[in-house]
Amino acid sequence: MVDKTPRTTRRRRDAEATQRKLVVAGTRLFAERGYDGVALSAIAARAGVNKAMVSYHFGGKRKLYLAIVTATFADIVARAETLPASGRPAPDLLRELIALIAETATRRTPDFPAMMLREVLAGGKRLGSETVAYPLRVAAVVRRIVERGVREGSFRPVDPLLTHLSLVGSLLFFFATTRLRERLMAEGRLRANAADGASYVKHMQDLLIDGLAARRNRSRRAARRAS
Amino acid sequence: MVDKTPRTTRRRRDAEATQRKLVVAGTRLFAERGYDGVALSAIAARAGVNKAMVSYHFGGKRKLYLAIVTATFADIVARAETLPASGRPAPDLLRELIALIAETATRRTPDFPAMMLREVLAGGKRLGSETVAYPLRVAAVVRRIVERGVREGSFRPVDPLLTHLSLVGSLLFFFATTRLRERLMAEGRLRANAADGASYVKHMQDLLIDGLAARRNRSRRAARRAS
DNA sequence: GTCTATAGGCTGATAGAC
DNA sequence: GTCTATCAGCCTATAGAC
Repeated sequence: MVDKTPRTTRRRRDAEATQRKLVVAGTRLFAERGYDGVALSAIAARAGVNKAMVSYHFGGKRKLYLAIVTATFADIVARAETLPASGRPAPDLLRELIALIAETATRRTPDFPAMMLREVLAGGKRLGSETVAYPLRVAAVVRRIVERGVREGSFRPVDPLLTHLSLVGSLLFFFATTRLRERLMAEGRLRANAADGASYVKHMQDLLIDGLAARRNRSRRAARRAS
Repeated sequence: MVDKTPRTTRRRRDAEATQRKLVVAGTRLFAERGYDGVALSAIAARAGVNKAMVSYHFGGKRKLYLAIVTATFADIVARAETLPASGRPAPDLLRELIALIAETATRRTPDFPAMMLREVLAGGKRLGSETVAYPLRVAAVVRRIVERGVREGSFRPVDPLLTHLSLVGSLLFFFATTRLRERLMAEGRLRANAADGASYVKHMQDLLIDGLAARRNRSRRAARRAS
């Protein structure tokens, strides 16, 4: 069983494995406890490698963190941006965007919501101008969908940016708080039903579609407002 | 101009002033940078007092933090819980709850959204069982309002917990990200209009009321779903 | 009550052996 | 590439002077 792979190739493969393990461990820990809440020794221990490897491969804690955040954000933004290209009706696109974010948050990049919220709370202070732009790119996707819906007459004339904030905010919040809900349910303080991801996705889809829908008869509402 | 107040009284007043200054400075800094991101020296400097005062008056950094979080949460929860007692229609109560959270977040306790989000991201690990219960109490308020609306026929039969999560999540997100939006607007990367608190409150009120409203004619929707 | 001085622990980074 | 050993810096907490 002698490995006949050339030495340099083998080393490169090992190095990539080390980097991958550090990114995986760091993603989880940074999402859970935040940048300042995680020691390099904790990341190295979870990754099963030596903590000196962080400096060697990434050039320090901050650069490892930036690599992780950038990769995590790039994932979801790239997927979201493929959506509005299709010519489907705006309500369908909105439903799909919600499902896409949820799928990313539960399966593909489960630590994305927590990392995103933490960065946004920090005012993007740690991020470069390119990374700070990721939220703007998601906002642009929502804007295109909403504007199409208003044009088509399926949505009432609603502000795209405010719609983006309410949509993304509630989704990030829901998935970032999964751990807390699980704790409360385990302690018997929260009814365990109906708070799973699938139910919430459907809830948000219905809420948004109905809430943004063009109003058929504005009479009652208009009357109340005039009073 | 001799102060004739008894010495002990004067000292007590000074102590309270010191404590208040530490709480004010700590609230702001903890909200901005999180528990691990703030050094006691920074809080003391901002408060204009010596950092040894933290141990003397509060018994350490963690206890100062807990005092701040508890006070901040108690404020909004107490105000929210007065709402459903009034016999007004559910949609009105929902509008008022949204406005109340916004008012708290902008004027009365502007650091509440950030602190709340940070704690919830941490899974409530730092909090005692009493403090962790605060989100549950807000959820209970929303549940009572939603259940009343469903009973009255003004809301469709919607899950109160999911409604709570979408409502509170989007509001906390909006107000906790004000600083980031301001940065992006200052850099000219975000149109500066329409993203103020008042506009968002109105947006969320309309979105929720319309999105939860009992559907007058379900025919079109039901047909699409059956297909 | 407040301040200074300092103890003691932990963190991120790196030099050097392998 | 990886590991061990070590360092300087910053942190929280506290003893003791005022």
